[in-house]
Amino acid sequence: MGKAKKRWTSEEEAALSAGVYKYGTGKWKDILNDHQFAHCLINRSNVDLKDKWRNLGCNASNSQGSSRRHTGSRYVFIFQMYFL
Amino acid sequence: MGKAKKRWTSEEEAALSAGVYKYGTGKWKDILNDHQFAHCLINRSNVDLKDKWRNLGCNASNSQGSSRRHTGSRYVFIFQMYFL
DNA sequence: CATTAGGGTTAGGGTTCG
DNA sequence: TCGAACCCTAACCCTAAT
Repeated sequence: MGKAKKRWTSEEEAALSAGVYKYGTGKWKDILNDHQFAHCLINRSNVDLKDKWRNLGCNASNSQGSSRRHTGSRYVFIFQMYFL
Repeated sequence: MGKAKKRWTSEEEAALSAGVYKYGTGKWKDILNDHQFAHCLINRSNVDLKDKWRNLGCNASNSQGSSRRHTGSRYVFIFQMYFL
């Protein structure tokens, strides 16, 4: 019995994306320690960030291989502005 | 980002064990410089040897945090596309 | 300057649960 | 049943002390 699963919100995902943009991938603790993102990710650990980034499929450069699948056809863009 | 993880092979572990048997623990550089083991451990550093020896035997526990800082003035828009 | 000891963090395979 | 969320821990990093 692990902890209860808590779905990621759009705000959390945006904070994670912004954090990766600022620090690069693999800097999960840095992102968490950044007061700019911390308040959004208060309930997430560095390992959670890593895991989420992985299953977001955001491998920055790797867009081929057809290993990515989306069953839906509609999409929406989320914007957020972050100071670096 | 750090180096890509490279799993230790049985041969590498054997070389490390033999090295410790010959020189004793804490003599990582000596082991690495020994031509008897060097060819097997060509991709490993003295620190790698120390870390591997640690989790091969004596198990310890850990978990703490650290901190870092950053201040800037630039900003960026983060875009995220969500499939529905 | 080079090396080690030990705590901290990440990467990736494995597991769980809605 | 499937996959997002979570777990396990070997492998790797940081750095004070020598």
